[in-house]
Amino acid sequence: MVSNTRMRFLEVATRHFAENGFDGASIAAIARALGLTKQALIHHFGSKEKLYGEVLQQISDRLLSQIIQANVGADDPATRLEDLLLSLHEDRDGRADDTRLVLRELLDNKRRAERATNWYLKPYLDALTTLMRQVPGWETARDAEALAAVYQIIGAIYFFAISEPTLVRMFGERAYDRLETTYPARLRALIRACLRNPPAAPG
Amino acid sequence: MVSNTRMRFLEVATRHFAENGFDGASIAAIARALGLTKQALIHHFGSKEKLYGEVLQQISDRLLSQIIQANVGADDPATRLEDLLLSLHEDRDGRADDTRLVLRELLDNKRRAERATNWYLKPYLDALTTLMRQVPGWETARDAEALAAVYQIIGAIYFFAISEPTLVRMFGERAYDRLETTYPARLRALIRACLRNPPAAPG
DNA sequence: CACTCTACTTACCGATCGGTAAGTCGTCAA
DNA sequence: TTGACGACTTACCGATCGGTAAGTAGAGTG
Repeated sequence: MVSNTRMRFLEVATRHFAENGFDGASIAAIARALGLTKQALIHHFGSKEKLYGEVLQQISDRLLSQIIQANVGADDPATRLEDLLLSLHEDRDGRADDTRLVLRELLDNKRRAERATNWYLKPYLDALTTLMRQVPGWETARDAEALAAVYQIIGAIYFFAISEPTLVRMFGERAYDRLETTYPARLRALIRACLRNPPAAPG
Repeated sequence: MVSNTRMRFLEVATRHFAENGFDGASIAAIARALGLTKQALIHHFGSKEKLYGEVLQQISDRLLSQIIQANVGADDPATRLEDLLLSLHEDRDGRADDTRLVLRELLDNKRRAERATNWYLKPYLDALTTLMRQVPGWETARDAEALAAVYQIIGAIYFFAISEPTLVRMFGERAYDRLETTYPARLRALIRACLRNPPAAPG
């Protein structure tokens, strides 16, 4: 059985890393949020770096399982992918910390790349491009074409997702609500336009 | 005359903040990169926070001036905006640090929001939505509609821009080159699809 | 009862953080 | 010649960082 304390550590750590980044988060503060000392954290995870790795792994697992779930859904591949991408946008409140942390990891990667050994996002991107290639017209698309298309859409989704606090402050709560209301429709149009526009067949 | 040392400090600080974030960057390291001590930095800027503020202000100015330059270009509003957005993508190597720092600022904003007084990105976003509303069909679009459209596109651009190191590591240099080659064409298609699809006239 | 294991604790370490205080040194003006 | 000023320096501060060492308390096992 997996320790309950461990799980609670991972939960709190995800939030702290997401909000403050790897450097900004302190293991003492994470432990304090659970009423424990940082040495309890060290006892369970060995080091801050290893804790961070487990947090990323958990996020990676969540992302992938979301795709697998969506893949079971019936319908044709195009609407299936469209629904998945839109649910990525709609679920952003529940996954806010995950999204922030993924973005932070992309930003920190330049510095961390030397030490990094595991590419937590690769299975996720691979799964998305696989789904993309099931859409009519995209079957023969090169890797680069499918990845580019996927990347633009999740870029639009992720960028919006992390901007909420800033947009609310900039334009006010009501303006943000209106923006939030119009966004899904525009996003759907964007996805459809993208799917309807496959690359020319190679060769 | 503005001190040369000051400018060099701002340059180096931009790079350090972009790569390591506010917490990850240290004023001692920034000063050391110039062969000076951190007290020299404090002498010029007063505090780390103020240095960071000036770095953001400089980026904000650069972003805005890029729009102003593009706005002078002739042509019709649609291609003018299209060219501007594409140049945003094409120039990403030269502005890599700026982009990374803007993303970091969005991520940190939740924590910094209490203290923050200046919304560095607002003039930039306002300028972009203004350009958007000069495009035929968009003249009467609500703020939220124009902002949503702009946001999706710069989301796709920014997300890709910060991903280079990760993508290269994940898929290899050659695969990234192919991705980089196909991206602008897909981006152009995305922008056109977006501009050609204005919201229904309000009221 | 003795032993071990897990889950923590207190006490401490050296390093580094941002920032202050008090100079030093060269330039330029009166 | 003096005095002020800008551009730095060395020396230092308390706080906090991640991590180590050496325990302690409680449960389970023989």
